[in-house]
Amino acid sequence: MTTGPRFRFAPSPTGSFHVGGARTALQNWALARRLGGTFVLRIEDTDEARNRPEWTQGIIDALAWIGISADDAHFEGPHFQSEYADAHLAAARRLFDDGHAYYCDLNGDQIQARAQELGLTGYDGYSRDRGLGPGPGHVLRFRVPDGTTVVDDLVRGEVSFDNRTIEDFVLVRGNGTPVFLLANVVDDIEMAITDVVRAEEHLPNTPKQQMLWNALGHAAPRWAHVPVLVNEQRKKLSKRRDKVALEQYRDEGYLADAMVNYLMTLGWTPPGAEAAGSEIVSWAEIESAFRLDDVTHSPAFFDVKKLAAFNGDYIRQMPLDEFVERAGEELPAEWDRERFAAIAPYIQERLTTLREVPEKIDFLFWPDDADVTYDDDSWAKAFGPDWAVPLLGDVIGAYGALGDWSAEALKMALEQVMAPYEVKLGKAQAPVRVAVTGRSVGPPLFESMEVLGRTETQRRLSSALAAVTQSASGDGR
RNA sequence: GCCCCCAUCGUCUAGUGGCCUAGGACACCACCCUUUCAAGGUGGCGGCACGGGUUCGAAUCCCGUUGGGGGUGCCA
Repeated sequence: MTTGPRFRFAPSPTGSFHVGGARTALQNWALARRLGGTFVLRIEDTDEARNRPEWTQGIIDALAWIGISADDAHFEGPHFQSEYADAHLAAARRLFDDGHAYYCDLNGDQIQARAQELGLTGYDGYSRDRGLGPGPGHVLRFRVPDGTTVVDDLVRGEVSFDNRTIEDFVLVRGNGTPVFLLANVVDDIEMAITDVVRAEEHLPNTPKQQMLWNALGHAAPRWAHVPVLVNEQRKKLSKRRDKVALEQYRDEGYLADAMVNYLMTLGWTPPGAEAAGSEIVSWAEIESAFRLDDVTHSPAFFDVKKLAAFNGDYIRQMPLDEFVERAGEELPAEWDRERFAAIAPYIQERLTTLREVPEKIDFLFWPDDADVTYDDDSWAKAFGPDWAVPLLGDVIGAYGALGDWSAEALKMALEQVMAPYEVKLGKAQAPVRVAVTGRSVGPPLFESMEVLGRTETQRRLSSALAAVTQSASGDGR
């Protein structure tokens, strides 16, 4: 039995896990760990989700990916609401018995008509003293007390609400089922939650929840409302128009560590980051330093470019063998792993995501004797200069005479060959590169040729020479 | 409509009344390095929304304006 604070993270399953949710989960997780508390995962039990267990599993998997494991968490789902359904109704009954709630038989149209007549915007408390009991079509409403409700928020300070601006809200529907607000509060009470850290969008509903906690005889938990994540239009990130699924970033080759690090820098800066000149920090540092007091108050734009920069950084930091293993997962099954391992060190520092690996080195895995597909622009640029063709011929000759087929030897041979043409290595390697890889950019050339092997390299060099000679002789392209 | 929140470079932020000639990161630009592309190094561009106060002194405190966002349901 832990005595520390109990944080809860309560996502609703929707088929994908929102990056904003991931950030909130991480903040709760960091706090729970540092304070020796408990991280309670409570997945909402909606009808839709009940028919799609994979949605719930998706949340668990996504959390596991960013280092929050159900084993360490207090896991309460799925079908959570049904588990506590009796408690919801019992609480409603208690509220009614204690006079904190009353029944009302007005329907939506009637409420609207009254509001219009009285010049109000919502429900006017018509049934407060009519002494109605439960019955078909009767909703249970909370009797909002006079006065002011002050929400003491750990990131925003005291926020006060005039209770006159809060109408007597519904607790139980006309069909006898409790609404989410009530269920949520009762669940929190049942699970002895002490700290609620969630997105700012919930702040306006907090006074209602706080009044419910109090009416049910409990002190409200500590509240903390962290800023929302927004898109470039400064609107809350939405599943419909923005790329928000954590799983998608995972599938695109982003690393969990980079994602976690980046997410935590939204609304918060690790202490020491400025002095270090870097915002790249380990989870251990984050966990020991994260404070709600230090969280920003304004919304943050989720910038994929910065995420990508973090990701590239993390990829470069990886030990080589780990990189080979993880990048290897992105490769087609038939690609030779040993060959990949040989070239891996040269592409590790040229990536922003793991997903980009295959396209950078595909030329090493084309079947032998396959025609090379040349990129038109690269070809034109490489063979534009008049020295290009003769140089390529010389290279083929020199490489044919080469004893040691190593990157070092290949480089030296080219340097010798290019000397009479008075061009620099940067220029001279271009036609060779295009001939061998089909493109003008790629991993280091000589290392690539070493890995490719003598036979295939020479074959590509020769067929490129044949192609360029043919086109120069007037056959067109 | 009503209520609530927010406001520092393009973006994320540091800043809690003098240390600010406003610092860092990402992006961008230039140069260096260089085997293309990256990476790395150096430098540069660029910001306290506006108007009033308070104070010897304001990015920092107060008020207002403007702008943005969120909430407001017998949805969750």
